[in-house]
Amino acid sequence: MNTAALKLLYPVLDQLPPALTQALADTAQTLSLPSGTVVFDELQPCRGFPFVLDGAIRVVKANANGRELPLYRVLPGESCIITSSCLLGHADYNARGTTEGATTLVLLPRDIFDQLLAQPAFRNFVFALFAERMAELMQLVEEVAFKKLDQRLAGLLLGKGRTVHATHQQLADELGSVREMVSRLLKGFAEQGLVRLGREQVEVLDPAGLRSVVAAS
Amino acid sequence: MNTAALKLLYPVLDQLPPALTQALADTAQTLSLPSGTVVFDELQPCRGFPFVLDGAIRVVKANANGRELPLYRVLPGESCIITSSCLLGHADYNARGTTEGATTLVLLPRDIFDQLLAQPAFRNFVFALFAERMAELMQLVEEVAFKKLDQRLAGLLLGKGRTVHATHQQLADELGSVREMVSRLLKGFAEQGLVRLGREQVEVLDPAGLRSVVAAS
DNA sequence: CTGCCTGTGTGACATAGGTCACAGTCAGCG
DNA sequence: CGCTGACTGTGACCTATGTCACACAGGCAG
Repeated sequence: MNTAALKLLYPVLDQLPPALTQALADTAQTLSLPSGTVVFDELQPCRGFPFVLDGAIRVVKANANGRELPLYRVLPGESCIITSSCLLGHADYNARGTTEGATTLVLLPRDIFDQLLAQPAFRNFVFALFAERMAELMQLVEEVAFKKLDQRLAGLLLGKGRTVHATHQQLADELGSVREMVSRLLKGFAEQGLVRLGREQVEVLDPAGLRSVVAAS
Repeated sequence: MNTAALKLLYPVLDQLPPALTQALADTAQTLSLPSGTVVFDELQPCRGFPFVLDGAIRVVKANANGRELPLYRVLPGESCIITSSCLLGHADYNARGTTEGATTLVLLPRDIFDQLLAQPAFRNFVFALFAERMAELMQLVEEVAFKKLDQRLAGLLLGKGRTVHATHQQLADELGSVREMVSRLLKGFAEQGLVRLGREQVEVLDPAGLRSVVAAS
């Protein structure tokens, strides 16, 4: 395997002893997956650690009825906290990961991952992102447990820039909710002058107003 | 400070170089706190890493209205994943920790924690518990996002043995809910013959039945 | 132009869960 | 014994959210 592209996105791999770099090149497999492929799923054993070269892995918690709650995304250069924790704890996956857009990833077998973890540089890389994602997960717990949907929707819009190009259905998916609710809430926002609505588009007119919606008790 | 008791509960500290053990003994402070003391809270900077010698730290997410959602407990010999992640990421706390019962803990200053992390043995200790707690947190996310209160209550009862000694209020607190709901649901369970109710006590009559409640879609 | 498909708007309704108010009940204590 | 305070039971009501059904609008293909 050619590790040049990999090392560009994951420079930490340049700090490894040559023997490990070689082992990595020998055993890691590169996968090119179409959008929507399930990379891992709940109750599956964890086969390896994914480096994302292109595209993204969308990690969600799914319930029986098919509704999904997005947890986070793994972008190129990042690491997957759930995979890390499963590999560390020798546990099965407890979430689902699917590709979002055509995605290229390098799958590092678990035994090589264990060896890499013995390297301080690699450990630091993994655990720095571990800490970062923890904060995001805590944020998510807070939102799901305490925030109303309008607050979460307002927050979502704020995180997407001036004009958001998405269908109501896509926004609902991001929130783990349904289209009708998003349509109604958006209409409410529009009536308050916070946004302007268009087909597959939401234009944020009053970011400060939206922020106050987010902050509302 | 006398580190004998500490090392009994945290044997990993015996595997450190003497210089670090000494630094730990010199700088760590032992705190004896009454029940209900706030050890850390949201938005506070993280001052150090707690080793729990006795009692427990109950870690919760709190919303503005005073309702709390329990995340996990730190028992003697364990580590606090949120503190770890805040120390690693140099971020502020995003949850609240309070003592549950009279609690003794040894607070390790953050710079010594950083030095300890350079030790493989200590890192392994921290990250092994890190991985374990992640699984619990994912479980929590699933419950809060998807499960109904009766399912969560049934699961809680199952996790507490044959007869549960607790007030409805205490059970409600564990679920982040309110007493009335717990009373009603318990009454429902009792009518189905799943439990027998008594003052400050719930006797589980039909664990299999409760499990099927948990599993219900 | 016609028909269709996707996205959106909307009303009626169901349900879960929280809030409020208050009535019983029980144990321990003066 | 009777009071008191903690615990429990219960009904009425409210709100947030989800479900179902269907109408409408606009763009694009045939």
